[in-house]
Amino acid sequence: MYTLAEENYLKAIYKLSLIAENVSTNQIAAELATKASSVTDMLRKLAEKLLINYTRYQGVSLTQAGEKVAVNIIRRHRLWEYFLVEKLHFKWDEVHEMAEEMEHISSNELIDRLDEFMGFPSRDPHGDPIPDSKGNFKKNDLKPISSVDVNACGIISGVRDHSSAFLQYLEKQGLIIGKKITVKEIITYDSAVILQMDSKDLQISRDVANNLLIAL
Amino acid sequence: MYTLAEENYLKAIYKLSLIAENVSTNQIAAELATKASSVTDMLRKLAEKLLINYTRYQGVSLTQAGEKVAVNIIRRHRLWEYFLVEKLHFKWDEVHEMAEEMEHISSNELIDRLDEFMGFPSRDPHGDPIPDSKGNFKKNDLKPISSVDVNACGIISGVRDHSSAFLQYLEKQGLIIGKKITVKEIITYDSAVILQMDSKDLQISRDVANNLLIAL
DNA sequence: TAATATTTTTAGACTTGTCTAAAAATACAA
DNA sequence: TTGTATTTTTAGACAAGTCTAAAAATATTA
Ligand SMILES: [Mn+2]
Ligand SMILES: [Mn+2]
Ligand SMILES: [Mn+2]
Ligand SMILES: [Mn+2]
Repeated sequence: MYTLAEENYLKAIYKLSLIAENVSTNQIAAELATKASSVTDMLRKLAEKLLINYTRYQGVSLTQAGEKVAVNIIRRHRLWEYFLVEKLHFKWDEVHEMAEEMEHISSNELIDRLDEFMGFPSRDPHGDPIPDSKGNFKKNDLKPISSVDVNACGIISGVRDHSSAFLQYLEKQGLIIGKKITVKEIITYDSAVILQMDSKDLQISRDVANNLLIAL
Repeated sequence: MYTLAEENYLKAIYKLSLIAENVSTNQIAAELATKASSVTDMLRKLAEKLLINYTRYQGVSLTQAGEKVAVNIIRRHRLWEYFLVEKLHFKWDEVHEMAEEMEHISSNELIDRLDEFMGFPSRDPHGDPIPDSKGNFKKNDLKPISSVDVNACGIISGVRDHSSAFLQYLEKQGLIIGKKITVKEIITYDSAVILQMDSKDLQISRDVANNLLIAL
């Protein structure tokens, strides 16, 4: 239906739209590690196909049709990640690149059967919600640890940084999804956070606190 | 590692090599539903990369390197087909097109884990042997029904035509893999074959007998 | 063996998606 | 508000893969 490049652009625009309403050419170029001029070319094509709203120099947003395509790609990505972790026993830091390829397998019947095979999981291995076959899913209501108050208590439920380096660090510290933690102290000097977990104390940096999400 | 187009050409050349040692430009063009001139262009690239032996006007054969790539693609194709039928409960006539896309997912670690997950199956849903992770597999020793003698008895074990139409016809007649049949009579006039199966008689045309394989 | 038919290759063009360099538009700041 | 910095678009080129039309090589047949 859509080319690999088109799908990747739509996904990138969708992701950037979660932060700011309107997405700029340079933001898309950075997200896809390409050049602004290439982005402009593709934006004209996507606008032509009514997948984005685009006026020169004004940035873009997805149309309803474009958003539907993007959400479907995200559904595929997250279901394949779930499959790789739950069925093939890959670690959560190993699956993203494979899913980047698998998300472009076009059959929706396949993805719906995969969903059923796995029991309709609601979140992927990184805590991100998986859209259902109609594209419905709850927006993430998780909060970065850096944004909660001292004495707050919650369950580790997601990450904002999906890099291997970060995920491996978390695993090593035992900071995995499902763990209950309490924020004991926030150091004013460098915004480091001291957590209590399994009745032990653990200090994490501001960067880590920013990228680790909890459900209160 | 290799582009989608390169992989598809190598697979096509491999398939045609099973029939005749040397493969012609026109044969490849027919197999891939493309034009001879396009094939020539690609043959130069593949020869450049040492994946095929090619001299102008003389046809091509795979090098060892090329054969290794081709067998690996076939391994992926057949394992995904097995997955789709055994785990996602697709019918054997529904899986080929999906597998055509999935065979290009590049991770070998993924395919090895998929293989393990399914218990290292030896044949795909159409009876074709699945190469192991080193590329070893038994060449098909199956015979078309049209080539065996009257009173021969065997197990339906594979097909030569993988089209939906043929597979659906077989299913409807109950001619599925694993069934035991006996060749009762071969009609001299049109080479139709009368089979005995489940102690009932069943007539199939020469075309069907040509494309249905049994293990004696 | 010479003429003809078929196959294969070359030449040149097109599409998709990318790039660099330069021009145009917009944003920011004195 | 005018000049400068930044962002975005345009212009032109390139690589991969495909096509049509024509030329070259090979095969067939009289
Ligand atoms: Mn991912
Ligand atoms: Mn994920
Ligand atoms: Mn197949
Ligand atoms: Mn098959």
